[in-house]
Amino acid sequence: MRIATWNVNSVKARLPRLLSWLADRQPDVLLVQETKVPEQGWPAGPLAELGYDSVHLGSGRWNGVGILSRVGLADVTYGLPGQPDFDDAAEDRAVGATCGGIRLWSLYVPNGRQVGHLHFDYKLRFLDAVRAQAAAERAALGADAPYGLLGDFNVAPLDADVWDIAAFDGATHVSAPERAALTAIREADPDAPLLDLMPRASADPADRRHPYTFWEMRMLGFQKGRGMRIDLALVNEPLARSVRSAWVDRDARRGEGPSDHAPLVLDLE
DNA sequence: ATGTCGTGCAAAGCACGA
Repeated sequence: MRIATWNVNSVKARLPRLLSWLADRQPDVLLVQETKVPEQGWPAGPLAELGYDSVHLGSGRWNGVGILSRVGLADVTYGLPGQPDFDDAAEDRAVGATCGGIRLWSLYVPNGRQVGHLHFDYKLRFLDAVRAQAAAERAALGADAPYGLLGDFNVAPLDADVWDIAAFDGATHVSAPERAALTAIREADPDAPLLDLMPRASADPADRRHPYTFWEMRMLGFQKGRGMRIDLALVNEPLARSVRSAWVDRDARRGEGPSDHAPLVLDLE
C-alpha cells in the first residue's frame, strides 16, 4: 500500500501533472492540499476514471484540501472540530477519512506570514486544534489503530530542514512557538508519541541529500537547492511499523509547470 | 529582500497569497 501527500498549488493548473503522477506512481491514497477550487471545480470525474474515490473541501480561490483513495474512503470529517476562524470564517484546511483501515488527515496549516502577525497567531491556534482533534480521535480509536496526520504543516521541525538556518533568522516556519506547537501535537500522549517520519530525498535508496519537500518559486529556489522540509507525516507507532520506506518524489518538482511542493510518499508493507 | 507562480476581478493590468 502506498500513501502520499502533495500540496498541488491549484488542482486546476496541476491537473495534467496530477493525473500523470497518479498513473505513474499508483498511490492507493493521496492527500492533497491547496486545491484552490470550490466544490464544482473538483475533478472527481477524471480521478474516478483512474480508479479513485475522492472527497474535497473547498469553497473558493484559496486553500482547499482533498483525499483520493482506491482502498476505501469512510467516516469523512470536513474541517477540524474546534478549528479557529480567520476573518470570521473557517477556512478549508482539513479533511479526515479512514482509508484501508487507516485514519488519515489531509492538513494545510496556515502559512503565518510573519512572526507576530495575526495570521501567525491563527497558525498556532490551528495547530492546537490539530493537537486536540488527534488526541480525542486517537483516544476514541484506541492505541492499536493506525493513525496519521499528513500534509503541508508550514513548519520546518529542525534547523537542518531549511537550506540555510541563518537566512531564517526571525522568520516563520522555524520559530520556537511553531515548533513547540508541532511537538505538542506529536507528544499529546507522552506514552504514544506520533513520529515525524524522515523521508529519503528521492526514490533512490542511495540518495543522501536532505529531504526537502518545498522550494520557493521565486528566486529559483529549486535550481539553487534552497528547500524546506515542511510537508510532514506524523504517524503513530502502529502505522510507523508498517512503513517500509518514506521518500520525496523530487522528480515531480522538475520540468515545466510544477507545484512548488513535491509529494511525500510512504510505502507500507 | 524577491527575480515566480496561481487566482479572480470586470480585465486587456492589478491585488492578493505563498
